[in-house]
Amino acid sequence: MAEQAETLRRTPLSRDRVLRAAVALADEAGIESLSMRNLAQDLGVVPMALYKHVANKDELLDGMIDVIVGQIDPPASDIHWKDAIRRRVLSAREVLRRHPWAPLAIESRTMATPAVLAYLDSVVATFKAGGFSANLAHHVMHTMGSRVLGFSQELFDASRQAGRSGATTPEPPAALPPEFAARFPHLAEIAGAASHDDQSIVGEGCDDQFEFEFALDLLLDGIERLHQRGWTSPRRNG
Amino acid sequence: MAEQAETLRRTPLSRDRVLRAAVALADEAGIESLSMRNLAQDLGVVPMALYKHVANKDELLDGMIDVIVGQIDPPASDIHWKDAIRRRVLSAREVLRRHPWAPLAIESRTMATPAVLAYLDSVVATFKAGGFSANLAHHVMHTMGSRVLGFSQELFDASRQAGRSGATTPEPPAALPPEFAARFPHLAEIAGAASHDDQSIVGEGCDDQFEFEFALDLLLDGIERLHQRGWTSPRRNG
DNA sequence: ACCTGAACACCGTTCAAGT
DNA sequence: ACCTGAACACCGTTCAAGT
Repeated sequence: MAEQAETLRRTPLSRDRVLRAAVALADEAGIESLSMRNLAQDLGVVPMALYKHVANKDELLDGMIDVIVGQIDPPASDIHWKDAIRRRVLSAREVLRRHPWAPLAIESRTMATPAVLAYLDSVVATFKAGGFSANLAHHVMHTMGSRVLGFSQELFDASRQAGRSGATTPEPPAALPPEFAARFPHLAEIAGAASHDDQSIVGEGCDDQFEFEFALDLLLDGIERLHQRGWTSPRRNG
Repeated sequence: MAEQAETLRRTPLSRDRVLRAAVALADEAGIESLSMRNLAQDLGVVPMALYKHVANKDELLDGMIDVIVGQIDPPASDIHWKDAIRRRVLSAREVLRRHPWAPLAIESRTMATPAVLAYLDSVVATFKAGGFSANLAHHVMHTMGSRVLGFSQELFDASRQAGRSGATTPEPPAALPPEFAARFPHLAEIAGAASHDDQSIVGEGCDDQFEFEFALDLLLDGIERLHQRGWTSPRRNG
């Protein structure tokens, strides 16, 4: 560990090394631990040295996102658009699962990094190759939203808290306290009424992957129906 | 203005005044300007005085979210579940539109504030009243995700940038630079191919409201179809 | 010309001293 | 007992002094 750090210290700094070290730091210690100062220390370098490879912290975050989005599988060709999109999105999801801080980082950026644009462009290309009009493809991209990048913001997300700190054992959420059931009876009722691993008996967590695919397929089915119907949005004001 | 500040200074501090002042500060100056120190100054109070009404900044943010979610219309009764959900979500969207910082704040919290839970509980109640099984209601709530609160993370969101700073004129995004069209031809193609206000001739923005309702209706239609079909998720391991 | 220590202008929060 | 100024441990980034 210290030896590795020593080796790294001798390697000359580069934008790529800075970005990869930043991703590693965020993965291991959580995004809230990613400061220019901490990152510099990890690299065995004085904080100001980073500013030669990265204009400021915002650009650092953009670069980190590009590193991650670049890991998503390239599009499969010669298969039906629906399956191609599905695989691509699930590949993106796998990548993002290794970087739990990424969704929030992506959402907080104003979005324009080249790697993200290239990815989105290729997704649009898949729709177009499947015979979609530009108009429908436009609305469909909006509809997919962040789901096209393999994540969606869950409202009751226990995993995010785990992903923040070291994230050793993804311990199942504690059983619902009785006061919860009293105040929010409908939430309590549906809490356990789902497909899930039944390893834990009482406070079972949700199967995130199942929920994601459920929603993804619901969207893709709806999109397919509109496509077959030749749907087009009304043009406003001519 | 200074007079109003003077009046406020005499009013004794309360948790409610702190929260409302925080929301106002975030609305006017952007969430990045919301610091305990700035908030205290707005209230004509020493920073440490806030800590009697709010344990720390995280609790302040939770409280701000509760203030906002509390403004969403109560559920309509005696109408079809689909219309009831639709109206509720669009009401939430209207509320959030007045507080552009809220979506990101909501997503960054670990989520458990009472007002949000109460809202979600009442949404579930609407589904149940419409005849949904607990199982389907569970998956449907996951599928709606943050959209149930009236927002969804757009990947190419020009409005967020405007909402950050003072947000005077929501100026339309600049026309696509020619290099953009060359590098991302498919994105360029769909950029203008949508329903939108055609006030601007070249760089037209998207109609956020249309895109939101498009996606919402796509989801609700899919959900209705599953409901009518009596769909239930397979139970794993019995 | 390059590198970097010190400094600046901020944070959230603790703590002890003042009333 | 309450209130609050000063202080602590951080930030990102500027800038000027050192090589």
